[in-house]
Amino acid sequence: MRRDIFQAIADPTRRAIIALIALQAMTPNAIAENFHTTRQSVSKHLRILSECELVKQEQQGREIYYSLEIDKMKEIDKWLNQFREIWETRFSQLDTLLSTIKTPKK
Amino acid sequence: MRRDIFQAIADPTRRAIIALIALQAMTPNAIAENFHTTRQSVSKHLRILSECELVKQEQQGREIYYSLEIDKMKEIDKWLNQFREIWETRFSQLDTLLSTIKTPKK
DNA sequence: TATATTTGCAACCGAATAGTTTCATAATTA
DNA sequence: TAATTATGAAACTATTCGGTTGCAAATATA
Repeated sequence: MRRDIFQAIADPTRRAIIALIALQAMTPNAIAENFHTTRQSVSKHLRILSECELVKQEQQGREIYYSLEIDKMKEIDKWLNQFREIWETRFSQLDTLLSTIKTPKK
Repeated sequence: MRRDIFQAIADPTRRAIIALIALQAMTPNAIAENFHTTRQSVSKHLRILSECELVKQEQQGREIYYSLEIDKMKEIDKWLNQFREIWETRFSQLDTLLSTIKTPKK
């Protein structure tokens, strides 16, 4: 059973859940109200998100509030870094090219 | 058939392929040599990556060179932006807290 | 032209995935 | 205490996924 952050964000419902609880902690019931799916299905998504430590939970009476472990999201950013270097280089090359073109011939 | 960039990068082999061809265009055969899998399996991965426009191909005789569409990678970065705002806020809050602690009491 | 090389695609298989239904547990409320 | 509410987990299903094997097409080479 593969369980990493990239597999976790592959599902569109999970991405929506992540975006939702990024702003404020929510209970599974409250989260489910935002989607066309059952509470149980949301519960399963939350379990997957918990397993890769993307969310944390806080029990309050019989309710459980789920919120995003924002630090974990940085791992995606970190993976992107290797490509960021490339696209910034390409951009600056394009930039150089454009400014060369714009330079009026004397 | 779901086919978006997030589903594309969910697979570790595909992430490795992406990293590989980010540096230089490569043929399917050459790519496959880097993994413990068959050429056909790599071919399937390349098809998935092509379908969501993450790679482009250039035919050269009977060989096909695959390379990364680096711009497409920015979509992940764009999705991360909504969270970046949050984690930067948290960081600056922590920063403020730390500097408050460090401030010598008069 | 005959052979070898590079490649994509279809068929198949076992495992994983997302979702539903049902049930058990724990906390709250009447 | 009895009923209600909030939740997780188990069992089941249809679909998708990643991989392999086998084959066909196109290009290059002998």
